[in-house]
Amino acid sequence: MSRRPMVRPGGRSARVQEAVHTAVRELVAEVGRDALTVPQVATRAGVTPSTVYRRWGDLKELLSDVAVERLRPETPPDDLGNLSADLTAWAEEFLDEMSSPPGRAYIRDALLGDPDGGNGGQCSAYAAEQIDVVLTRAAGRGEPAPDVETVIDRVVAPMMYRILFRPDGLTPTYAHRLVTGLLAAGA
Amino acid sequence: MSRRPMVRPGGRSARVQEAVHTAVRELVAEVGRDALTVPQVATRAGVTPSTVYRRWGDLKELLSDVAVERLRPETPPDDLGNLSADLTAWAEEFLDEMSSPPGRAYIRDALLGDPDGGNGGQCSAYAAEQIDVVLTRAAGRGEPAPDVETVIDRVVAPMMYRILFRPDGLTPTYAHRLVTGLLAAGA
DNA sequence: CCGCTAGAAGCAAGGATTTTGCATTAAGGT
DNA sequence: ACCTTAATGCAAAATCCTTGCTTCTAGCGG
Repeated sequence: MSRRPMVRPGGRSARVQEAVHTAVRELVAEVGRDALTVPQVATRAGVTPSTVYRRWGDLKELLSDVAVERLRPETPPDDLGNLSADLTAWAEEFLDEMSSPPGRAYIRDALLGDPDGGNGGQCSAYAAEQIDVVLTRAAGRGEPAPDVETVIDRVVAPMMYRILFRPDGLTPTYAHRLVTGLLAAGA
Repeated sequence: MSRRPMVRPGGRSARVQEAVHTAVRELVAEVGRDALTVPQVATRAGVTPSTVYRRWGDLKELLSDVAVERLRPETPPDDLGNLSADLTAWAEEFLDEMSSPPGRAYIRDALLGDPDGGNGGQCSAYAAEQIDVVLTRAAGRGEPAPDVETVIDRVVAPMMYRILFRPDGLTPTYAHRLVTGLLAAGA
């Protein structure tokens, strides 16, 4: 009954993963995602193409990996003193980042190369985590607050739906209106 | 000063498009989407691969085309006598179809091979059209009814978000709850 | 500290896919 | 009926993907 050396996150494998991810980001910026190929990435990363194919299986799975990493929030949401302001600010920033051309590209990539649905779930978990911070903070202040699932249904889902299906005409006002509509309903 | 014969929707082109679409549907059913290749489709359709590459550019764009066609509603929503019943029935059927494995595959295909966002917009337009029928009918009965955009935000978007990002645990009850929550808010 | 084991990467050949230039066909307009 | 031109067929060339085998190295036990 051995430990479980099934994976080797440290050492050479880690260096290769890092090099490949960096190569993807650089090349996407240089030649654009449509012109991106696996051999190109491999060469830039100083690796053979077969290594990339064996570890990621596919260009779209590799892009999905990179996309999920870039969609991870860097900082916790700002504390502006009350729930309405916190949620509005978070929603506006979320919409701004996600509706931009690179943001939409990352979302699509994350969904695209996603055999088991794990990457899409990860993106949703990131948003849920940020929202949970905001709501927990509000509860600590004694403010009435909806639960995370409700915020996802009422704020995140509408924004994401429009980003994916109707990318035109998205403004910060829309995010603000969603939050207002939710909180006005008597949380 | 010629008209503008920039496109030729009739005649041979139409036959080729039909043959290729049919070939895609048949082969997806036979060998599965992951094993699908452009040369395979071309052979089945009685066409050369270069024709497919020139017209669609890519396997995922072709799949996107086919997916949008299959996502078009076949019949108008049922008339059950009142808005709540109509909307609930429509939402439950929508969720059932879209959250099934083939439904999810079509949605993903439609979104992912979509350079200009036209196909995603088409899917959204289909849903909006169906909802409009339901709401117009309700207005004809004198019932108070929300507008289409509100139904999309409150019912369609949450379902679609969960289908794409969290495919587990979707039940007809969820669709029903969304509709109830919307109509209870005083339309 | 030293060897052992197995997962991960390199290499290269083979096969499949994608691209591209040129010839041919057939819509659609005059 | 003819002309123009988009669309297709054909085939060669380039590129990409797969795969069997070898080599390297991280992690582990002695």
